[in-house]
Amino acid sequence: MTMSNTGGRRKPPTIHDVAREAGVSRGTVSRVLNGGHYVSPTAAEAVNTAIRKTGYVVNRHARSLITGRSDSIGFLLTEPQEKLFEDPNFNVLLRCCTQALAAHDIPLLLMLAGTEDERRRITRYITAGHVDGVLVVSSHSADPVAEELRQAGVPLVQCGKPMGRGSKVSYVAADDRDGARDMVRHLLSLGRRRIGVVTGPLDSPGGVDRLAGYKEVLTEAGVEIDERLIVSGDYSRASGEAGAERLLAQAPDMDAVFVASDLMAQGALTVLRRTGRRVPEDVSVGGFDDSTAATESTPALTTIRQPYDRISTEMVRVLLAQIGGEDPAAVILPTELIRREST
Amino acid sequence: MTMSNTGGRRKPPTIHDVAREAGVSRGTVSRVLNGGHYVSPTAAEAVNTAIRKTGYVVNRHARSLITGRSDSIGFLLTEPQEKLFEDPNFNVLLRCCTQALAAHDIPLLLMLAGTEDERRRITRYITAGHVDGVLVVSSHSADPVAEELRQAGVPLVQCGKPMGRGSKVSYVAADDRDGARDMVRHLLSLGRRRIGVVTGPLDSPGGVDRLAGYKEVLTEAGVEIDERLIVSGDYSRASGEAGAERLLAQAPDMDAVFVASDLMAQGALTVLRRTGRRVPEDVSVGGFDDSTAATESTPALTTIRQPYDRISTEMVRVLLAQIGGEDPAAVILPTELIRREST
DNA sequence: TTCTCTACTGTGAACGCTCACAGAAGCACT
DNA sequence: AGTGCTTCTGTGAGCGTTCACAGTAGAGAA
Repeated sequence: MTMSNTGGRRKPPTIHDVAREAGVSRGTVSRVLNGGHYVSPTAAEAVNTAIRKTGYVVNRHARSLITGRSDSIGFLLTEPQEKLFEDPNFNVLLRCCTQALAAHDIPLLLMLAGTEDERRRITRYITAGHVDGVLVVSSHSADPVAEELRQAGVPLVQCGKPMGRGSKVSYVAADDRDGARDMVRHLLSLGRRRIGVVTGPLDSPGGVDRLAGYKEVLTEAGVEIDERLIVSGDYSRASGEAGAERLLAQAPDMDAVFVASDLMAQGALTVLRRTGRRVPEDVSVGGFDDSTAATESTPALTTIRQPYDRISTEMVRVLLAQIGGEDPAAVILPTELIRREST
Repeated sequence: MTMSNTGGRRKPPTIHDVAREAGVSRGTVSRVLNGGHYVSPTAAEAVNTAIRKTGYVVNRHARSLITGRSDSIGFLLTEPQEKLFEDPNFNVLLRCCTQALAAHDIPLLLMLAGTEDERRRITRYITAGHVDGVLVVSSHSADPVAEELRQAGVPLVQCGKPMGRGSKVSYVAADDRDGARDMVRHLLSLGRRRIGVVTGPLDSPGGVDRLAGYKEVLTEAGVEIDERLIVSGDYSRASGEAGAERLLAQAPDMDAVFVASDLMAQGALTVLRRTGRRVPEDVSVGGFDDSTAATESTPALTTIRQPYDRISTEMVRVLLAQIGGEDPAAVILPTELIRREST
């Protein structure tokens, strides 16, 4: 490193400089760089030391111009912006995806499509080929942006099961139904029989599946399904409060409640405390996600862990595979019951 | 739009196609695109309709190759990853910066430099010129990565006042000292005299300034500074709990506490509740940040609002100016006292 | 008319890289 | 010695854009 830094940025070395330094041609350097075969060990050695000596880093723009790939991918959030604030899950997902991509030396472009304007601009940007693929996060899983991108042939993978029946779109999701089953079984094992549920949005497969798991286990156990014990929310804290209030009004004898997200469960806890119920003595509360909200609430939430780290790495894996020409794939990952103080 | 989408991606139109369609030359199209002068109204008109007709979007790689700019900027987080989780402020900052940049049609690359390895890779990436500038977020404000980038001549702007004395680095920060003064004045106005403080890290200007504001107002008011009422934390919830415990041990007669972050204040609230103090009757609690933590805690926190939206837009503005050749600049933004239930 | 100036337009070169192809060198087998 | 194969290397072309420069047309002044 003999670069005299005068404050301004110097012109970085090119593949030409490396070639000259190593006493080979551009072609050979390029082959070494791209892991191509047909390079003699001595040449490779010379090139590598030349790279180290010159501090060469490939100019991605020049490469992209010819390959047509951008070697970057987008992380697209199609929610209105507040989601990013409130939902701790997005953070984890974003972090894990960034890291998973970093391992492939691929930068992540953050794209927020809250307004209609932003949606248009981003769609344009993506379909122009400025990213090779897109990781899509949205809870209304019949997302119009995602659908448009898919039709334009942009490789993408969704987080969570999408709505469409047979549409060939990749996704990675936790096993919602099985997670719900585990939780309700757990509540039953504590001797609870009047088990309420605050579902997620029922226009999304996640919400539907968690409710299905709930009903399934109760039916198996011979406990009658009581519609007064079922209300639905939208995963937000506020809707958790509202849900709990409705449940208590409709079924004051409720002795447990399965809340389909930790955030909603937090809201429910607030309401239960306010109305004088002790948790877990009077009412057991089970959440879903195992987000930071679960450990921060008092009492700490028993919940179903969604493996966001694995979800992220799988999303990245599936996306890269699809960019590489493979077919769309669906991945369902197992969940885990985490016992804490609220049950 | 007469593109027949067969699922695969078609070759996008180039500037050439637009030129042909409009009956002009590449040069003219380029001039229209880049807002250059010396274009006749009729030509500009023809080019614009041709762009609309062909659905042309500029190929940023080709442009970057020749201009040397990448027209993208990095958002660099030099904290270990957990920060991203816990601190609600990062979310707001990230969101606002993304949007501020989107307004300039500049994509944001998210860069997490938690480990030494990541740090090296990212430094390499940035100094290679793959981004035009960097928005840096870190609370240990004598950041080695930022310093290295600065020396390499990479335009960057830090969030928060940096440590170094006279180093010419851009930054945008809230007026920490003034915010602290407002809060302590507020506590005094409530009749409190035994006012404790849980500071931020004292190796960062933010932490130092907030403590300075605290001392200043007390001295002005003729209240003696009692070292037993001063403990320091690191902005995390856990350190807020620890801090509150130490304060109560050292000064059981404390009747108010200024906690230098909302997250720490949340921790402090937990401890106060546990030890039987009523908030705000027995002890008034003031936070700092006005993050989501402030409204979520019970009771809701009186706090000092940091204008993160303005901080973000200013960071972007200063960075773009610097990329445009202007000198580094420092911006200090005013804070605001937000009264809630905890005082 | 001729000259100059302004307003505009077209063209070749270049940015740094990869890709396809051609060629060289070494080896084995006729 | 010739042929064919494998392994390796160098070279020209071209990706889509911008930039500098040259050139044209028209208006106004001499």
